[in-house]
Amino acid sequence: MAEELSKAYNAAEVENKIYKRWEDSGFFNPDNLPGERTRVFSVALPPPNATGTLHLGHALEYSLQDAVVRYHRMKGEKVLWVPGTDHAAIATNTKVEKILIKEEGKNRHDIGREAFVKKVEDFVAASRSTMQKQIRQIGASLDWSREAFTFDEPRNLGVRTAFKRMYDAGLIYRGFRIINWDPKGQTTVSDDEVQHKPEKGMLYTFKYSADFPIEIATTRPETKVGDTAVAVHPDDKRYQQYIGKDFNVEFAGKKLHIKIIADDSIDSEFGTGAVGVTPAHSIIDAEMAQRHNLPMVQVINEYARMTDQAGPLVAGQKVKEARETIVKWLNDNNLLTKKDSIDINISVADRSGGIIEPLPKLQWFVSVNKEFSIKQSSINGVASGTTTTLKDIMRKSVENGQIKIMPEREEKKYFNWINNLRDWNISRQLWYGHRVPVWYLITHELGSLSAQQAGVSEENTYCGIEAPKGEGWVQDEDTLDTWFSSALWTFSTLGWPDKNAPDLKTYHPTSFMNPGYEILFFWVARMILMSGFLLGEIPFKTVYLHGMLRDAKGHKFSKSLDNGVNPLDIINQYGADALRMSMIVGIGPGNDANFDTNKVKAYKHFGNKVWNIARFVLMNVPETEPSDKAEFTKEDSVLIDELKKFTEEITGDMDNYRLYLASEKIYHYVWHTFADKIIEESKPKLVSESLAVKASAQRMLLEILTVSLKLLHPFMPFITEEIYSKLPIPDKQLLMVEKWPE
RNA sequence: GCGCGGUUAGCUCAGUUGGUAGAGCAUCCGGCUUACAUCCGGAAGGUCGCAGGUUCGAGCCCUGCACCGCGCACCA
Repeated sequence: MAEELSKAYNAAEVENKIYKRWEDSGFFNPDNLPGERTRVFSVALPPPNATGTLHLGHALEYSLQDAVVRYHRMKGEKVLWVPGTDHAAIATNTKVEKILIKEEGKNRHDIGREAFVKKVEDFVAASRSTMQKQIRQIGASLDWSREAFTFDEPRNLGVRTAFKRMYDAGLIYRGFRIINWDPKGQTTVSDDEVQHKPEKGMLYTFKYSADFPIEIATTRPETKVGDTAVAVHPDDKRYQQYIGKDFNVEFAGKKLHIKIIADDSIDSEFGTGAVGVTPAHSIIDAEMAQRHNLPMVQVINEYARMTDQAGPLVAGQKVKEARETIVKWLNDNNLLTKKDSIDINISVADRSGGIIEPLPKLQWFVSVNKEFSIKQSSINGVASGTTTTLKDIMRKSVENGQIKIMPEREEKKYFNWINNLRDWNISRQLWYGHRVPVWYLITHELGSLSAQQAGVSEENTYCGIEAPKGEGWVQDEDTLDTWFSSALWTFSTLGWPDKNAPDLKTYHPTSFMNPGYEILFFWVARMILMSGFLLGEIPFKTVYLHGMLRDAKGHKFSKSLDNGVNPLDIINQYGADALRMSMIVGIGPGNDANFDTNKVKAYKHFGNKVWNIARFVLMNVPETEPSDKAEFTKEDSVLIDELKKFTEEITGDMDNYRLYLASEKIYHYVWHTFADKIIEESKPKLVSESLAVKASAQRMLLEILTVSLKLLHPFMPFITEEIYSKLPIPDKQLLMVEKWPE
């Protein structure tokens, strides 16, 4: 009889020991993998934000990726899975500032840039080490020797290099534009970081003054002190006579010069069919202003207060107060004709929750429509040496099937996003993040102005990987959108910008990418953009988008509901294998799922079942003399044939990333075929008088157990590795590098 | 407004190319049977949202509708 196993499986005892054995083996690093490995399989871990600890959503993501990675490693491929952490500029900046305000009653401006950044760095260091531990406990077979951080030196060099190349190609430019300003976070945010919240609003219909001929309607009367035109539809009969005319009016104590313009974008049906155009505080109006050459008057500042330009009645007031003031003024002057309750969406910054104010500002942008010549490209449909755009690269990479997005429905969202995409605002007024690698030569007194505000000329602007030589250069104050550095992740982790880096040559494009669908635009699209521009290739071949995890009742996990679950508590109670299975079985690609500990419990029981199957087999096979030479009886060889067929089916599922099906099938086979039928029916054989029957059964059981462990290993790596180590098989290696059965 | 997803057993969800409905949990009955009571044997439970259509045959394909959820756009 073989080595005796304890009666019940104890995950806690086994898991740490096994992970250490894996890590000590060096096999997480593809350079150390045994055998000849020609096919490459590489994956970049979506780096978790350095904002704290991991939650169950991460467990889901890592369970899935580890299963994929382990499968390919067992298939004999050269497998690299790169770990890392995201500095998550805006999220971390916001989080640490919140803590600062709570604990010390100060914001980042109170303690200054240097002190604040130091605080963030300390916070990040602590988060990172916590998360590394957590990831190990899930069993993720990551190559820790290649661990990266989106804000370490090599990645910073990558960011500077990328910026410089895009700047030189004219794809990054500085422009005075209407941007999304977050008064709470005191920074701009990109269009994708703005969320729309439905709210009840008021639509006010009024005239600027008694002598103005047209009534307009607005939900934001306070912005109307910044109007420079009234727009109507060119075909609107009511207003034909006014088109092209100018009017001087006095509105709420502010003198306005209003031009009547005709623009196709106006809906004659809405309100009065006439729109007051506020170029400084609406992106749409700004576009109209550009078409009609209208001046721009900024009446709201960065603190969401009215500027001096807003006129004496409201100057200095908060936006909300100003609205009341203006409405009262309209009432007092008999100019308000209608008040209608209406549904509106207010724009909110997704990190801080601040109400977005569109403001004109000098910011850095990535131009998505500008043509450039691509020197070298392996993207189908974008030939080397031709002219293309970033939008075109993003579109073609997916359109031609080089990148496959799963589930397929997400492709539609992707294309829709590209079609509506505007230039990407990449500069932030945050302090934690990659600094914009641009310097300005200041030749005059700055006074209270920053170099950026001073609006230095182009000749006095330098963009470079390193700071320029000489006196008087001041670096741009802004930091970059966190997604700018994340967008480089698949190759910045492989040695780029050194284009001869061995890892880059071997492992890029990567094979598989597994983020949540909520970052399709933020991240997936931007990676395709950057990889396309900087390397002329796709960043990954398959994107498998997973869904969100909610609590058992279907609610989002959130601080306010206090329904968070620490994955480590679950692991301590049920084991990592059980948690992993519960995260994979039955959750189709891109589908949200509810987390229920009952499901985890069920797979803990399954683990115990597997354990006892092994116990039974080991009790019944000879310890030293493996029966691998025994002839199978007819009956047993049928079972082996069925196993082979089953294996092929599983392999097919694995190759097509149907892990949610594969795992369930294996579960079913192991429990309800192997244990319930095969083992039960083997019992008489094992006590058979016929030595041939007995030997066949022994060999058959060992064979099925071995194959089952292999099939199950990607999903439940710990218990399978532990059992495998006890099997009486010659020339064993670690199960993680054993050959996938055929 | 445009688009997407969901609606299957009491609950949470699977169902890969159309072929007599599956899992876990919960329920009921009976069992310590050469591993496992974290278990075994058995049972009950479904007009697969509604209405049409295609087909020899539809949970799966087509049309329409309803409800729930999501993305994007508009929001003067």
